[in-house]
Amino acid sequence: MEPEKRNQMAAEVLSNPRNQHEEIQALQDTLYVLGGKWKLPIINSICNGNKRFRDIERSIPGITTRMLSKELKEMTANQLIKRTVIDDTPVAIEYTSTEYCRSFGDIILEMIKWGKQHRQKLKTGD
Amino acid sequence: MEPEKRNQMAAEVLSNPRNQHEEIQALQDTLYVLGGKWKLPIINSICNGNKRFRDIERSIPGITTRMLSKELKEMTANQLIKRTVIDDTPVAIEYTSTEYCRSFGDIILEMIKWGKQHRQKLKTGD
DNA sequence: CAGCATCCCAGGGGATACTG
DNA sequence: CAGTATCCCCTGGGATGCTG
Repeated sequence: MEPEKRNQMAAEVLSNPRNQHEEIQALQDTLYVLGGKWKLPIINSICNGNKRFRDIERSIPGITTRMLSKELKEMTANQLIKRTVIDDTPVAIEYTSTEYCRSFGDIILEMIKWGKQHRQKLKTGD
Repeated sequence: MEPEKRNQMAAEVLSNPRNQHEEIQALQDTLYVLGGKWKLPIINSICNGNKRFRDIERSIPGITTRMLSKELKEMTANQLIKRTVIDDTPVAIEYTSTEYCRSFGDIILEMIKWGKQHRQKLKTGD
């Protein structure tokens, strides 16, 4: 397809209020699931291989045990992560990512990309 | 480069605490800029061509004039959007996106994509 | 139309201390 | 280590009504 025609189609898609509404709805759904300051950093940390409570905590600047505890509980309930009790002595707890959790990978990647570019811009002088 | 070597490198990058820290920092920076329920939907709406206050308001389910007003003001101050007064009679106001604003495009796209897949999954039965 | 002013509140989130 | 428990605060955000 010629680029011109493609642009025309894109314009039609965007100008269709039905589609716009669907997209904004999808966006708000995602925002709802990821609401709050901590879910994405936690997902990122666990996907990066951090399994232990302390490790996750240390890997996220600013988070408190309280918030981490609350979020981990909620995210476990929502099947975002898996909590495993390892019956060693002493008992160890491990948090691991689920497929559902990893489905946020692209979003996180884009946000990291944006954040890095942002820093770069600040350094090079606005 | 062979895929194997690439994976090895990716593993090294991830296992390097220095990089992990940088990434989580970038992620948190982005989260900070986009904090709250409304900034992304507003950016999306304006990038979709909505210019007038009422149009933007109508395009975002659930938003109140108060929040829209507050966010628009803040986002204008932060150069995220441009506010133009058109000296017609009656006077009209137009909000338009800036380059900075459009730099969130990929993030929004990914979130819309996720939201749509999510809905799809719910429909087909978890 | 494009907002501002008020009132009000839940709950997100911080600090700190404590437990098995 | 892996959390709970309290206390407390702030502010994001809703509802409603009013103005130029």
